[in-house]
Amino acid sequence: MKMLKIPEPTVVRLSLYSRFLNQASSKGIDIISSDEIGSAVGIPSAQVRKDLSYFGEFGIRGVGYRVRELCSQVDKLLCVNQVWPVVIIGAGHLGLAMSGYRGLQDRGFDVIALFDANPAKQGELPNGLPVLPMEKLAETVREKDIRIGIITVPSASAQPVAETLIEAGITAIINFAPTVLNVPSEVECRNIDLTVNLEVLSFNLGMRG
Amino acid sequence: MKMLKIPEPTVVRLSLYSRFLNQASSKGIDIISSDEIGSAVGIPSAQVRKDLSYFGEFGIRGVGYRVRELCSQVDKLLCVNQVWPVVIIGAGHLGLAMSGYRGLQDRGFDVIALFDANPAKQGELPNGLPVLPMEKLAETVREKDIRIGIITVPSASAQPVAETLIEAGITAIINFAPTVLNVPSEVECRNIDLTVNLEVLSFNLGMRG
DNA sequence: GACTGTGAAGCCATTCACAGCT
DNA sequence: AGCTGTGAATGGCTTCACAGTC
Repeated sequence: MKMLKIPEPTVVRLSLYSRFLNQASSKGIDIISSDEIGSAVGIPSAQVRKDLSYFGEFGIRGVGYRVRELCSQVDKLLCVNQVWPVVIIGAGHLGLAMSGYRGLQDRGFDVIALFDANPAKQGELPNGLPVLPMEKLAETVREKDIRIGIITVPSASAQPVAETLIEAGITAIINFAPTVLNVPSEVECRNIDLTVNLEVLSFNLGMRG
Repeated sequence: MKMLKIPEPTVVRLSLYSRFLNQASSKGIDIISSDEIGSAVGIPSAQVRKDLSYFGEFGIRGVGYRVRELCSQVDKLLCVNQVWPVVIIGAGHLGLAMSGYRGLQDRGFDVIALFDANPAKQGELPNGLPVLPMEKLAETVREKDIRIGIITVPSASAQPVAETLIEAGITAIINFAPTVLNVPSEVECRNIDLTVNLEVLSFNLGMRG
């Protein structure tokens, strides 16, 4: 085991393993093999073992992995054994959808508040979450020590919003706007771009016939 | 130029180039260099040229690329110079957000209808789109020759919904549910998984301090 | 016999660097 | 001089295959 410089694809798969292991764990499964994990998430078993081997030896040769143990180890690696407060910028359809998404809470991401520049959107949501004006952002981020921001504003406002977030102290961004954001290298930004995904499908459909 | 077997990362970037080129084109820019394209989408210029070179020679040595021409070439490669009808399964927050998303229409993806198993959700949306019962799916897909489906149902229903879609004739799926879908190899499925993305951020935040 | 952990090999994408045009 | 197109070099992820352990 060598540690340091983990391939990003490995981290992505770790998240898939974690989800599956949590399910298996709550089903009461005790022992599981790399082969079972792999086929559950659609990945070869050698890859599963290699991924885990970056971080240590979690299994028992000839036997497999103890589910509860592996599960908590992987969760610790991903830092999802803690609560991460997040803010959502943009209280449109998408922002509201995200704020009501149970999967976030379940995985330890806690939406503290939404923010929207439009006063008409501000107030309190049915689920109790506040929608605040952008002016309150820096204060909230500081007080709750928030690192993660989710951008769901229209494309044209995404870059200025990102800058406001970074100014406020955010260092990790999920961007749903169909734009490549320009951020300093110490800020990590991941784009979730529906259009790009559709166009990859479109390309591949075109390749066939 | 060798054609055949295009790396997927290349296709993803093609979509970014296309978006940028369309913007540049409507700004009236005539000529652009691989360097300008690259810095706009955050990619080295050599990569831009290599990506394009898989498909032909679109530029003029010593000069650059003619924007309008390159734009239409790239759009043709991505097959976004045509209209793709799509269906959305799940009329929850996320499905509604998608159905109202202007970016789809702009890029030639035409939402024909939403589908939802819950009769209370069925009817007509404010924007005029119908929300139909699942039973109407196969008929709609056949009549409108639809290839692409977007799944926005909860995780537990995603697999059966995917099967229904495939049964109905869909061959390309965008899946927003946090599950790995089991689909035959001739069906292409792309997952858009917020949780995974957040957990990659969480992992990287943990690596720092 | 079954399954993990891991060097080594293989494969694929990115980057380099330069010849070829304008 | 400036910029594209591309073979060659590099780097990195995945797959293989087998020694090690239970």
